[in-house]
Amino acid sequence: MNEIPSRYNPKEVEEKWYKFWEENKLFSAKPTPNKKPFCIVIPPPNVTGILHMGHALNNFIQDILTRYQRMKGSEALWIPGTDHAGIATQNVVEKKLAKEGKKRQDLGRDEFLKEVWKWREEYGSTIIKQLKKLGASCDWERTRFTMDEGYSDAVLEVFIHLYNKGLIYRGKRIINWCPRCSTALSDEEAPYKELEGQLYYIRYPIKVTSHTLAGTGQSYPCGHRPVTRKKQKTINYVVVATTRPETMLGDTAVAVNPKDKRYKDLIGKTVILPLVEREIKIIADNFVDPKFGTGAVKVTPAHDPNDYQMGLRHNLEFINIMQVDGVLNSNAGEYDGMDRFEARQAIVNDLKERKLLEKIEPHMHSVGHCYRCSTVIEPYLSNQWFVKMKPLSKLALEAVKKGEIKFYPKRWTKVYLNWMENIQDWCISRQIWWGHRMPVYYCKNCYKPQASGSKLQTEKEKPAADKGIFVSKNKPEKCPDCGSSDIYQDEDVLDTWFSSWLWPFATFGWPFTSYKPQAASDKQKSLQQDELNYFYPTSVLVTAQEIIFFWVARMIMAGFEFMGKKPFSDVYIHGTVRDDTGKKMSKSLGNIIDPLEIINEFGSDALRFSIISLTSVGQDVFLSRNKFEYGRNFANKVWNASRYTIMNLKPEEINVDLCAYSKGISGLAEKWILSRFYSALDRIEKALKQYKINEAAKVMYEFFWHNFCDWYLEFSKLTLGRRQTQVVLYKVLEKSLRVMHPFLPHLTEEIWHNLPGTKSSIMTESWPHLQKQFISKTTDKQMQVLIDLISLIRNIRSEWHILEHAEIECIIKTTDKASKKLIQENDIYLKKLAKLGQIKIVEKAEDVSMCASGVAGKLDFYIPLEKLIDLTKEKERLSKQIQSFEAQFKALRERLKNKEFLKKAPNEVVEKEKIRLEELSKLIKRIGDNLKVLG
RNA sequence: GGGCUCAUAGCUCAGUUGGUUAGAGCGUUUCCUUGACAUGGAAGAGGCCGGAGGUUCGAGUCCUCCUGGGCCCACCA
Repeated sequence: MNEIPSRYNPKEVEEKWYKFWEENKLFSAKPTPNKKPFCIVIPPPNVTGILHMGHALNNFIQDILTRYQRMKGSEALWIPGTDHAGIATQNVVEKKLAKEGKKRQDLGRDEFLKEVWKWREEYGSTIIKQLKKLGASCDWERTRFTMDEGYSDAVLEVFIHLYNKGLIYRGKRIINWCPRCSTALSDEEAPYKELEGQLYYIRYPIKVTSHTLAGTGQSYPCGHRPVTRKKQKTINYVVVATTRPETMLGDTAVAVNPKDKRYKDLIGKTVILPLVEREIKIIADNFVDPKFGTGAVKVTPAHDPNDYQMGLRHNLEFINIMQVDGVLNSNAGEYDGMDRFEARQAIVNDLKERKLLEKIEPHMHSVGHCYRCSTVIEPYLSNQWFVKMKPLSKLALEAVKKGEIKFYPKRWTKVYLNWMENIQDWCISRQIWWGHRMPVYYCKNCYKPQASGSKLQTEKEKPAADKGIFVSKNKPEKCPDCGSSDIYQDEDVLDTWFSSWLWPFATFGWPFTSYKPQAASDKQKSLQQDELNYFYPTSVLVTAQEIIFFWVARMIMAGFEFMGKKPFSDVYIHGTVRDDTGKKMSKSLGNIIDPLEIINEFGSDALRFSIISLTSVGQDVFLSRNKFEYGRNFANKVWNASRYTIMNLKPEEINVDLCAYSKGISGLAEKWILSRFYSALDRIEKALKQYKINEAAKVMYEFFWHNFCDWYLEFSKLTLGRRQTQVVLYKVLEKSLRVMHPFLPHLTEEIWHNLPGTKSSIMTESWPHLQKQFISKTTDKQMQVLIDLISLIRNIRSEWHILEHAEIECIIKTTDKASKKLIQENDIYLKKLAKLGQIKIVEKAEDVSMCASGVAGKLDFYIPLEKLIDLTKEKERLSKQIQSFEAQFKALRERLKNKEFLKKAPNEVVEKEKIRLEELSKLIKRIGDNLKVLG
């Protein structure tokens, strides 16, 4: 056994076991009668992604749950995979092309997609390989990708299903537009950030008619003050406030609140839109808040969602002034061709020049940003496809309300319900190339696209009313309306989340009509269906709070709509990984701690154990490099305790059934460690049931380190020859390893193989059964007395500077029979661990002067000091010490009263001195007490 | 504007349904390289549990308010 190194080397151990695990396919699962299914689907990481701490945390939680269930006897399946991340992947490949000086348009759609697939072949499995490094026990053979043929089939199936049900419609709407990615985004993909912007007050001249206030000389309310130009002529203005002055080019009205007295007379009048010289009306609309800005609003129906609604209400013109890339178009007149921000500046300058800019105020406001490239999004009017969400949300709401789906921690239920109750339609079309192309076809002959701008399709209009437009998985040969074969497909692709929301069932091959000839065979099909029936609904979904709306909520809706059942029973929302200053870890901030680097330095298990222990349910976790020492040290401790045990085991004595043998266990230490083990096991299982994984890890840590290693291993050294010590040592270690396995998979596997009497992999072993009969409060209490006694004696040793090797005598005073017996039976432990020479048990106190003393349980104890230390010398030493400390104390106190010192010394120094002062006063007190003992 | 969350040792955090003396890791002080382990062992020091009220025999824990961090949603001309 000497070949086991004294230091745990994670690298070696990990490499050894990855091979073993993969070769033996220990992570596969299939429908098994009489076995409880347990299934988790991985939140599919972005295919362009690189492993970060968030992934690590997420996967560790899932892996611990999966391994635990597997050991508990469930048929545990964990399905891995990646999503195609439409925009992100396209961006990556476009960047690559840009280096070669090419644009995707140069290649054309088909060639570009070939490039993307090439990229995905090369780099798409990076993240999967990295997940393996974490020790994730996924069924790797089932790795899915949202763009796989079978999976794509599910996406198209779903689109067609919803379209035929009237839940998908196309409409011209204001959507979030990213000018850089040149595509529409859903509301969830355009997070708002607070920005310091500016509020521009612009004068819109009122068209002069005989009824205007011009020249009347009356006082003017705020907002339309006269400005004198040249001498005689007075012009009136309406002043509007805006943060995006460039959108004025698309204004088609000015709106005021109908109740606003200031503007009462102006409603219905006409103003001249500056720079463009367009005549637009002043309208009244309740939307306008009289308190904001000037109480008058410019209305740009094509570039603002609220203005768009006003445009509909007042039948205004919709003027689009921008191209898809954020550059102004010909509707912008002389600003045609300018970028939106460039145009903003130009317009502001021009307005200044014409004295039409009243003022500029700083203004905090939230602006939407693209969640992929952080570009400021533009509210943009365009033709997009939407999913009606209200009908889908009904069952998804009920299921959570009824508790059929539970959130952990509970508080997320409210967040979910709130979002679901106010759900908005989902914009699912994206103007990019990489993704599932819309299964929508148009007939060139009979489909007539709507004229843009004038007439707008509303949600109420049924898409089916359109002639020459149809949905189909494959390109139809002929138009079902007119028979023409001149057919073309919609250019847009579907939102990536429109495929991810099917993940819990599409990963099983649903709807089982794959294009692949071999998979289409009946046998394969029914096999997959069996699997789906067996594993669906899945058990728990583990994910981060950021994607509750993106993904979790939508999966629940999809589950009910397409499977008629919830997709999972529990949703575990873990916190966000942050750096130690509380900032979210992100590449752009440069505060990333790379999990692979940590694995390299500390080991995968150390990373896992540390991060899991630091994360309490739903709470954000703050990481810094040194925190991983926690897990590393524990792993090393486990390694060494196992090493000691293995070195001292006699394999021939340990092969017994613990329950059957239990009558042979009489030693207090043995009974105690079993009691501690099983009560820890109980707490661990309770914690895991509630997903309190950090607590389970903590209980394990405390038991193993502070009970098993600190005490039992020390006790065992004295009785290694006894059979019961051999059995208990072995059984407790062996069971502990099994319990620790989900938390330290690599390490426990390696030890398992070195442990006598074990076979195969620890992964396929069962979780220890809770044997409550071993838990005994009496035993715990008795042992606590011994432990306290030993600790107190050690304390006295340390305080009186009694030499390590000096054997000391101890007088124990007690009238309690049980305590007496306890000491008599376990004096071997006391003698060895507290280094006692003689133990004298008495019922009445003898002369106990010159004794250090203490109390443990129902017994008092005394240590005569005379023989151990030179009392006069000690007295002298203590007296000297106390004098010196008192002098220091006085000096320090004076110093701290000194105003000069307080003024000039840095705060830290003053604080330190104060602490020192307190320390000194306590030291003085303690030495004084000791002097009293000496008389 | 609506909602959530946090405040406990110098630092990072645990603390179950209210219940004896509030815990851990790191750091720190003293001692120890003892045949499992210095990535370790032994013994210490260190806390008005953010503030103010209230409920209770009893509050770190429950309620109300306040202060100060962090987050989410909605609106934002």
